[in-house]
Amino acid sequence: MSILREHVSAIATLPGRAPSEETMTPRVQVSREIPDIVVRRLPLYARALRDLSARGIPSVSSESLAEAIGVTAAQIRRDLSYFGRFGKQGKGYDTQFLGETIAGFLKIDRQWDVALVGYGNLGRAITHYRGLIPSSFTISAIFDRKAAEYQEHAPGIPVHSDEHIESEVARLGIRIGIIAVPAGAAQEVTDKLTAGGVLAMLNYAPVVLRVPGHVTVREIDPISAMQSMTFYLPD
Amino acid sequence: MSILREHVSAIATLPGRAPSEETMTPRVQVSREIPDIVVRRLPLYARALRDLSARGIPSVSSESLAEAIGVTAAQIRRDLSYFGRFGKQGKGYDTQFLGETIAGFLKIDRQWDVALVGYGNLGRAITHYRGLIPSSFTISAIFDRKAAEYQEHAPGIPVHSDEHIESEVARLGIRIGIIAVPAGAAQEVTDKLTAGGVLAMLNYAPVVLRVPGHVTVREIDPISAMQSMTFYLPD
DNA sequence: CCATGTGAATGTTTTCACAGCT
DNA sequence: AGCTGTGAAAACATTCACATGG
Repeated sequence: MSILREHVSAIATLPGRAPSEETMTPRVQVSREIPDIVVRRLPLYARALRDLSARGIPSVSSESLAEAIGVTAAQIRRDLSYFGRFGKQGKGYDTQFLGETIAGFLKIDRQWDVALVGYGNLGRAITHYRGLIPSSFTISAIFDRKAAEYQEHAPGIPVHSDEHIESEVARLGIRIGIIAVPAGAAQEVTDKLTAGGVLAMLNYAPVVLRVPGHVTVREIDPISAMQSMTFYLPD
Repeated sequence: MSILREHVSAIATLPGRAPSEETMTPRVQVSREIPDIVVRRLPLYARALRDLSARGIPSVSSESLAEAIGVTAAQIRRDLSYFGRFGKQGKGYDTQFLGETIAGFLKIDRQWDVALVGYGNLGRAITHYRGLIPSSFTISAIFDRKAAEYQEHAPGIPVHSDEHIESEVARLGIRIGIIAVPAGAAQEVTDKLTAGGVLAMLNYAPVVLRVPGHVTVREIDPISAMQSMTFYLPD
């Protein structure tokens, strides 16, 4: 039950960084160390299992779950084995139970407040994306250099200017930030979020963010993704 | 080293698929032997080198390039070694030359037409994102189930209905698609793009797309990214 | 039987460390 | 003296294959 989060090293470039060991408190450690790459697959499992469960399918084998997700069955079994034993031999996994269990590990069985910084085109698209809420996240504060200008547009969410990032984030106890500002402003904004106590950041800006070791960063970089695909295109 | 955590881990099955070997044309290309994970880092190198070059810095060591990007120097040297020998011992790399060379490998030294499918909030944000063009991509055709409704909004780019995806994409010779439709429509749209000759797709829908082996897919999945970060948060 | 969970094997990616060139 | 490029080693990740249990 008590899967204590354990942190692995991390990624430098591509897909984000998990919190690094050095700054972690070496607390009572119940579980084996879970590779970040496994942690990054858990949301896919959770999603597939929720879907199956919603479709009234009570159990599923690693084989057919793998088929649905596009990974191998062995990988699913191995990944799950980091957390415990959830299957029944000859039967498979209980979709609802496993789905909820994984959601618990991910801590997405609750709602998280999120601070969004940058209310331009991208920030607005994120705000209006209704898929956020069912996935456990609520944008509770928006920040923009030109707060006054955008105030009216935000749907019931207060828009503050950048100077209030630290104080507001701290006041609300927000742990998650989304960075949707231009590259040049990203590091500054990151520092303010960190100062306010944010521990996880989704970064849309095409820059490498410098963060303390206990902060997790994941990069969303569609441009890099596209540029790496053209490599495979014929001339 | 700084607070920036350096260590790298791989991302195997998570964030997209390179074209599979079986269906690749075994041409003269270097590409077959180059790990996809290396290819996915090249855009970061290209970006950093372009910036350095623009700032008038004529040469750079793997050490300081690494520091700027947030990877290790050894990794940069190893990655580059897949393509050739570009450095001068005792000196480093010529920023402009190496930047242009990598851009050449990635084929981002030219402009690519892109088909965008889905013109909702997300699609519009993508369309208005001006960072696309300098990065080599031009949205040349937009498709939406409700084409007529949105026609007026698109800035000089024709908006077609979904039935015309195959024919238009084929007519314009478009090789790259962006999928910005709801999950339920993603596979259908993908099939139409594939039928029209698209070979690379950026997928924003939270679904596993089934594509022929010669098609590259990269997933953009901010929700999964956020959900994998909450794992590391304290309760 | 069927399908899990896991040691062992294999494959991949990163890092070390240094010979060799400028 | 400084820094690349690369064999060799280490670390990491995936897959195989099967003993085990419902």
